[in-house]
Amino acid sequence: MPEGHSIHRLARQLTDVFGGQRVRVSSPQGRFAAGAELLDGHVLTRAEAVGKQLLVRFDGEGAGRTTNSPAGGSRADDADGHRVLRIHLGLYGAFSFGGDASFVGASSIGAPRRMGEAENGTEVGEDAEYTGPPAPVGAVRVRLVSDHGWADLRGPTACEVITAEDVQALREAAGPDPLRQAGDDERQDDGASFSRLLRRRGVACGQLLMDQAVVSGIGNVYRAELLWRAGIDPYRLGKSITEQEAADLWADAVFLMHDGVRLGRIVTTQRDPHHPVAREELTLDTDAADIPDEATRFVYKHTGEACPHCGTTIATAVMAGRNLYWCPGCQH
DNA sequence: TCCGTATGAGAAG
DNA sequence: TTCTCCTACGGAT
Repeated sequence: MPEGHSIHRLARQLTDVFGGQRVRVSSPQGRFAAGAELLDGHVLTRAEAVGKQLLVRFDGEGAGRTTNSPAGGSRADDADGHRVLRIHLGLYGAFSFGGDASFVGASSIGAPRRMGEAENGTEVGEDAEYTGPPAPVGAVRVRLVSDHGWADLRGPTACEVITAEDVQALREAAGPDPLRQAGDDERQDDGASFSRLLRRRGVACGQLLMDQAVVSGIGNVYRAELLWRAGIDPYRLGKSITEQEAADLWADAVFLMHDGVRLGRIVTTQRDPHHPVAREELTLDTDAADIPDEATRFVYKHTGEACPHCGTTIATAVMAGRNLYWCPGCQH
């Protein structure tokens, strides 16, 4: 159940373990059978996150397969003959991985996590004597298999082979992504465009932070925690947010989400030495690797508890169909 | 066995 | 705003 940090991790992991390799693609469940056939036997070149969307790129040189797929009318490969698998995990889509030691060793995510500690979609299991993928369990939409390991995808909201035009449209529709900064090969996102998109609308800022056209990758947890850390009432309209507040929100999102990528889970109680937040005295300086789950956030799912900042009872309400958590006492 | 829940998003009304 | 889809899991029945 991912916010943007999970998708960036997954993209990195898929590239690490499958990049440059010819991959068998199948759909044990059957619902992606046609798409799997388009990709099967191609080389997986790299995976990339665009906000919460995962784009997995395959080259056009198949294992003797037809490159023209009349089914559906439109060609699925772009001008270079590349094909792109678009995955959106939705609320409960998840990947699981397994393979031999070299497969696990290639993973930037590393060894399997303890049960209960794993964030969906990022665990890697090392099979003692890898002889191929296990029999599929449950509804496996897509299975990727290389010589050294496998990946299963279950429950995605979206899973389809798309065109180069589709990819372009996706990029243009996506709001600035706090996880895409200078040094990435794509465009550099910054706080200025976020500020402009946030501050021009008369819509609750708590709703705008979840709007992927305003900012990419933020979900329900980061939404609640960012606003608490900033001391901003989620019901305040976007146009009432000051430039400074928008800049601070962006800086904090950059920090927290990068930390989410590093840790493999959302931890919002960390201190950013470069951009202190309003509740600086309450943030922690620890490494955060072993913090129990309930201590990794200030307000998300802390309904009824005392606000760590002012002692007011943490409230919950439904905003745009999602549970919102905030402190009515100190978020203004 | 059923029910509720979940870090999402698009369509319908 | 409400509904719908995608799936797994834990707890109640």
